[in-house]
Amino acid sequence: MTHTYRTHNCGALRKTDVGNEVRLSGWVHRVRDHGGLLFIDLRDHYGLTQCVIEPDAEAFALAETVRAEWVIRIDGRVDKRSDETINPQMHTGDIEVRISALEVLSQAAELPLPVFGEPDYPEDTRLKYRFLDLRRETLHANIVRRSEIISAMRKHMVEQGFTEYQTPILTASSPEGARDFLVPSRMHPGRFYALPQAPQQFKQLIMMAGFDRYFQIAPCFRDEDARADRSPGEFYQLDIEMSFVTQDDVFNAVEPVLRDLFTEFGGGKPVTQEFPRITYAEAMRKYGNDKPDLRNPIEMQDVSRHFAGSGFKIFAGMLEKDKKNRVWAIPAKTGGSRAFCDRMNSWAQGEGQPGLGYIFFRNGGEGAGPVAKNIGAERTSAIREQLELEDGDAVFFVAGDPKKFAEFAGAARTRAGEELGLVDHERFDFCWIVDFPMYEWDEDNKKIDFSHNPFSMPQGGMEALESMDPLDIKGWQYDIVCNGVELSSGAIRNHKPEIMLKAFEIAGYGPEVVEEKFGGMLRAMQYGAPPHGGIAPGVDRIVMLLAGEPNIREVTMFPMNQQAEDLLMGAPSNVSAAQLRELHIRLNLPNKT
RNA sequence: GGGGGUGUAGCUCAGCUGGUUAGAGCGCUGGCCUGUCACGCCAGAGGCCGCGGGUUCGAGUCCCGUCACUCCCGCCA
Repeated sequence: MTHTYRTHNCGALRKTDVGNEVRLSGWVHRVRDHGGLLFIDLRDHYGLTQCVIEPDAEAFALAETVRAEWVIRIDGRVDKRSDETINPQMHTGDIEVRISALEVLSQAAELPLPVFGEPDYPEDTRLKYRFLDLRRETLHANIVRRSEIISAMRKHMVEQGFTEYQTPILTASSPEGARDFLVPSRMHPGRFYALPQAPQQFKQLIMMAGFDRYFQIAPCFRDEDARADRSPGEFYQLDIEMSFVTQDDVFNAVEPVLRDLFTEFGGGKPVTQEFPRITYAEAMRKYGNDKPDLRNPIEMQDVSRHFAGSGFKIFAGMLEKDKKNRVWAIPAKTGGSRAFCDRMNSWAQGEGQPGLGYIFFRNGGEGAGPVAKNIGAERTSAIREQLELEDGDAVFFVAGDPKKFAEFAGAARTRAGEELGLVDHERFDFCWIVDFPMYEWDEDNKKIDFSHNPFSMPQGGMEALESMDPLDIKGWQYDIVCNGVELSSGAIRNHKPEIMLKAFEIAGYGPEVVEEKFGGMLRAMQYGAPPHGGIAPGVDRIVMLLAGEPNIREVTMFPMNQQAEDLLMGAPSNVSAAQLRELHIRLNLPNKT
């Protein structure tokens, strides 16, 4: 007895099936009507099969009526294609199915979004008709790949002795960090749950509860504005926590997982075998960025000494005025043309900078450009020597307080590398960024605040907190960066209540605040907390990198738009007065003019 | 919250210094076509030029405002 819908899927048939009677069901991908001969490419999740029918066939009249994306079932015989008509680009290209019977299972209205050929369509149309968008080959494959990657993550984690535990979705609002999504409590009028920004406290409590080596593909919710690489609202982390570990133990557990994942799913692109460890300070100095793209070979250098007391009065004056001020050089191999340097300069001005000083080296090795003229041949060649530049290269200069210009210098480095084609896009370059500062100066509130995670262990422990300038204290905090994308953040946690209280005190939070906001965790620390630490690689960003997509919505099945709306489901939506009443909520909407 | 970009047919886009009836390709509909696989050929339908106001004899085009989408900044412990 033949199955109601299919004996094979649309990607299954091969030469070896020739002669067999088969039944296929799927979507009409494409119709090619030659009048006397009609081709239907039938598509399902598994593939595409060419089906053919001629006018003398009983089902021909019906076959002529089918349109793109109708769902049909066909019966037919598998025929070998003649040599000239074999299509080597299709898995099923050696055969075709000669239709003997056809049933329309479901019709499709005229498409607001064509599936075949996947032409570019506006994103709001794609989101509103996501079910059609998801039929398209690229997105469909991305989503399948995402699933495979997550499967592999689980497999690697379990193999390394980790166990997956679930943590609550409805939890308490936490005072630090991002804006929470709130869920009103029906049973407790005026009180709210919050969706977790990450299972941070839970995973630490799991360690304190005596479990070890936890992981979870954890949903995280933050009510912050979207970016290309950041969904509004929700995203997933491969959340990891381990007990009795040092930073090295965490690195040794996580590094192979990512390396193997990228090797397996990275399409053959080379993957960093041993992730270099770069301190935060070094990353800022060399790359002007705490998530450097190491595929870009440019490394910045301090060249202040060549400008001190030089004829280039602007820089010389800055160096004189404040000894914090420095001059950094951005060497640009192959950038030695006036056209390129001018382009960089006007880009810098477009960024709101006064400009970008440069020297470029033409044939004969003489440095050209206004800076070279001002500092003279000797200093110019000293700079050239320090940076190991050759004829045809250029160098750009940024001066002032590095704290203020580092970010711009980093952007200039990125731009020069991209414009000159120095960045090798066919690689996955990983690194660890370590030794993040524990605190930073909050200019808005004129106070010291946590720069990263308030639960991190400060390097040097209690002694450091008591004796050092807070801004000099480093935390056991680390990031994993790949190709300029921050993939993970983690830390060795603080497991001692007295250090926690002191750390918060430095950031201006008294013990009563800690008790109120983190009472559960503080209590857990007082009853035997193991030293522990962990990390949380961003699943969406990993998939994005592996799929080679610049946008997180291309690896998300049902994403929201930038305004945090789900155009398919219509979220967020209005709710009934009765629902609000039950939740003891009265709306107080902003006036819209 | 702020800044940039975009907005003309279902889609991608053209439309000059303001000047008759706003175009092309794809898609759609109909017709023809027996070997296509981005099938081909012919014909046709399809437009509040995002919306509102202003300047002008005259606005797709210039000005102001507004809305939508997107990218970025802020934000994201």
